[in-house]
Amino acid sequence: MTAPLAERLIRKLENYSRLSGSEKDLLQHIASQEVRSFGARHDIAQEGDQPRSATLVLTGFAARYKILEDGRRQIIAFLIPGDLCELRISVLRRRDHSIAALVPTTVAQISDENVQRMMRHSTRLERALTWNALVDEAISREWTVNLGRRDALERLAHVFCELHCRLRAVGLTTGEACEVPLTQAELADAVGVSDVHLNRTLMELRGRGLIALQGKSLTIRHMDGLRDLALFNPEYLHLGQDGREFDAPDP
Amino acid sequence: MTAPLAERLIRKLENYSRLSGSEKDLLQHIASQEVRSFGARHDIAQEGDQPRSATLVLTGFAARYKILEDGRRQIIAFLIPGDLCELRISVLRRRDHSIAALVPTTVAQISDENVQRMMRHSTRLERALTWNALVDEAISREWTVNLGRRDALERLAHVFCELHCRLRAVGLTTGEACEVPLTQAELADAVGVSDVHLNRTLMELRGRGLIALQGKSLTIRHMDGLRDLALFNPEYLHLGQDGREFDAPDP
DNA sequence: CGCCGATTTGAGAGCAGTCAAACTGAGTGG
DNA sequence: CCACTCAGTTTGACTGCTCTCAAATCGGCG
Repeated sequence: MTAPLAERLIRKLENYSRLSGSEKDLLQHIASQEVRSFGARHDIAQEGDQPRSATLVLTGFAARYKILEDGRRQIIAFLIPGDLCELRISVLRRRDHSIAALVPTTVAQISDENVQRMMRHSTRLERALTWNALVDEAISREWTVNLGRRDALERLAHVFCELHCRLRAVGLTTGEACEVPLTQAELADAVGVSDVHLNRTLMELRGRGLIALQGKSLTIRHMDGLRDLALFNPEYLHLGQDGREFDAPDP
Repeated sequence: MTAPLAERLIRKLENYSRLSGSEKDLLQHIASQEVRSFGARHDIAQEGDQPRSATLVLTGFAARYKILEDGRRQIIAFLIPGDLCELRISVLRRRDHSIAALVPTTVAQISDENVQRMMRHSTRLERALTWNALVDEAISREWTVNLGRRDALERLAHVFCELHCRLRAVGLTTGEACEVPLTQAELADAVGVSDVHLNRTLMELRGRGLIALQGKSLTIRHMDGLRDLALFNPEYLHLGQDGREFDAPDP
């Protein structure tokens, strides 16, 4: 029996529609084919590389990022367990951005053939995987809004709201708490501010009693307040069972 | 004979690989099925709507945007003729953002069945359409970087570099000049600054002799200087014939 | 000519950046 | 067991980019 490597992915997809046993089995099987591990701060994929395959994050925490010529870095997305991305990237000749493991991270690399197998296994699975890709795009758009139209305090609050929602969707929260193994410098690169200012902003969120962040453990102390501050509207995460009409029948 | 409505799309896709006659015919046919016109400042699609179909911009200029509860607006992407987006959006129940025509704009709405027909017509066309979607995602990522890690002057320079490249890829430039029918307020919402500051930033670009923007006509006076200032690297647009090995044979 | 949206300019306030230094805590070696 | 190191966090002081509020100017159009 293979370990439940695809557990997080399955939990995530079931936020769209319930899957059948054979669909879950296929995901488990494919997730166990090519598993690779990366140490903290090591690149999982680099800008300029020839793209190979899709990537499924199994454990850990990673970030998509770009670096400007003069060294400024922007984190474009956080990748958490259950995130399955770049299903069709092999159409491109060169990657235009990098992915780094922020803590020790394991990923499953999925070949084009296995991507095809997933997409063709059933209409429901194809729809669920398409939903997954559309949500990633929606998250990217929301980050654009975040950086363009929110100030530092709102931006940081928004990132915490989003991470908590996404981690909950894959079963990685405990009530209002979750593990967010990011340094302040990494958060700063995600939120588009300097590390010094990020620290001050974090202190302000703490001072207002909205969050607690001790070590790597984030606790949201006052969810409504944090959401109001962030102008957070979770609709863009599409976690409302959009595909419920395609739910697999009870076994 | 149908009008060459899909001309811009075809030119764009041929930046990936040359298409065959039957592929172009199919695109022309599908682009002529459901053509709709929208006046300046009218929404083509609204947040909250149930998504219907894919959208191909035929003429005009549009923008994807989101508005925060308190009215702040962020433009997430510009849509220009030849842009084909949201191929699979009908998987979602509700739109998470809006699209507005910025000037009088015509679009072709493409049903799910016709999307399927395009994707199944040939491997080459499927790959070209996939490339098109991947480039849109890359643009979205670059905007995230733009807003997060460039200052106002660099951001505006970057937007102009990108627009010129994209317009050139669909045959809508004349040397270093192109039509950019945007108000300063719209540019401000794209670049994430206030309209007053956008004006000052624009004056600075003019003062440095990098661009001329009179009425709606943008001329890049000093491309190298503008690119250096913007830290613009066009790799993310993937205009380098990534799919040349799949080129259709000469007729 | 007068209107109105769009652009431009001015002035002052405030948010965020930079440079620097102090502090903390975990891990290392003497 | 303690000194030491090093990455990460915190704080201070000052600078500067960008915002807001306001008013003036421009340009197309009825």
